[in-house]
Amino acid sequence: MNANTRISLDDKAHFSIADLAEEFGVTSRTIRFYEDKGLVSPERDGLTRIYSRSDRGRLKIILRGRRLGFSLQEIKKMLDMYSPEGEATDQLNYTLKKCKDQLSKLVSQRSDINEAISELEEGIRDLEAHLSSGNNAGKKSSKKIA
Amino acid sequence: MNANTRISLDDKAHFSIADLAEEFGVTSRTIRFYEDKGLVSPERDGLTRIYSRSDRGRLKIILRGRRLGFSLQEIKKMLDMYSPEGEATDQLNYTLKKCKDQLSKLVSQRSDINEAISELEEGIRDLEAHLSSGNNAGKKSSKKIA
DNA sequence: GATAAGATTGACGTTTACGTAAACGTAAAC
DNA sequence: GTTTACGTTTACGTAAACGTCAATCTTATC
Repeated sequence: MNANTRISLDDKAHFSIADLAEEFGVTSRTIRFYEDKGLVSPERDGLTRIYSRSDRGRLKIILRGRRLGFSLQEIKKMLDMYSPEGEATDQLNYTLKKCKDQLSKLVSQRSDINEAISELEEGIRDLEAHLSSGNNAGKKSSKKIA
Repeated sequence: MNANTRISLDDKAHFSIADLAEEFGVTSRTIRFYEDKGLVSPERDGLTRIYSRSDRGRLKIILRGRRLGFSLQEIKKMLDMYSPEGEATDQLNYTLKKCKDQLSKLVSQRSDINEAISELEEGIRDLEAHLSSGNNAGKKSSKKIA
C-alpha cells in the first residue's frame, strides 16, 4: 500500500539517449553536444550512454535555460555550482544574479523590438500610401531609394 | 539668393569612407564589408573609395534595415529591386512584404521574450524565497538541481 | 551469419557580421 | 626625407549551437 509499489511508471531509473531526445524534442546529436560541453555526464555501458533521472533533470534544466535565453556556458556554470554536499546557497545566489541579468537583457531587447515594431508599422503605412496613391500618378515619379 | 549658394554645408557631393564611418557610427571595415556583399559600390579615385550622396543614402538604408532586424541579404534584395528607370512598384511591394514578414517575426519574438520574462520573474521570486527561508533552516536541506 | 537498426567518435560545415592582423601604398606635414 | 595618418587588399579568426557526413561498432532479428 506504500507508494513504493509503483516504480518505473513515468520515471524509469535510466534512459537511452533516444528516449531523452524524443522526450525533450531534440536530437541525440544535441545531447551529445551538451556532454561535449560538460553539461551532462551520463554513465556508460560499454560505449552506450545511460542517463539517470538526475541526468534527465539536468537536461530539463539545460533546455529551460536555453528557452530563457541563457548560453550553454552560463547554464554550465549554474549547474557546476551545485555540489551535492556543500551549501547550495552560492549556487542559488549565482543563479539568482544570472536570472536578474538575463531579465534586464530581455527587457532591453524587448524595448529594441518594440521600437523596431513601431518603425516598421510606420514604414508599412507609408509604403502602402505610396503604393495606392503614387500608383495612379504615372510611371516616372519615384525617386525613393538611391 | 538661390539656395544654390550654399553647397557642402550639410551634404557635400562626396565623402570618404571615414566620413561615413563616423557619421553613421560604424567602422570603415563595416562599410567595406557591405561593399563586398554588393550593397554599395562607390567610385574610386585610384584605389580610394569615393562615396556619393546616393551611396550615403544607401548606407543609411542599410543601417536602418539592420536596426529593424533585416539580414544584409534581405537588405540587398530590397536595394537591388530598385532600378532607376523601371517602376519602383515592384520594389515597394517587395519591401512592403518583407516589412510585414519582419513585423510578424518581431511580434513573435516579443511574445517569446515576454514569456521568458515571466518565467524569469517567477523563478527569481522562488529563488529569493528559498534564500531567505531555507537560509535559516540549516546546512543540509537543499536538494534542488541534480 | 548476413543484414539491418541504432550508437559512437571525429571532424568538418553552416550561418552572420564583422574583427584583426599583415603588408603595403599615398599624401600631407614638418 | 621622414614621420604620421589614413587608405588598400588579402585572408584568417570569432562566436553559438548544433548539422551533417563518414567510418566503425554493437546488438537484435530472422
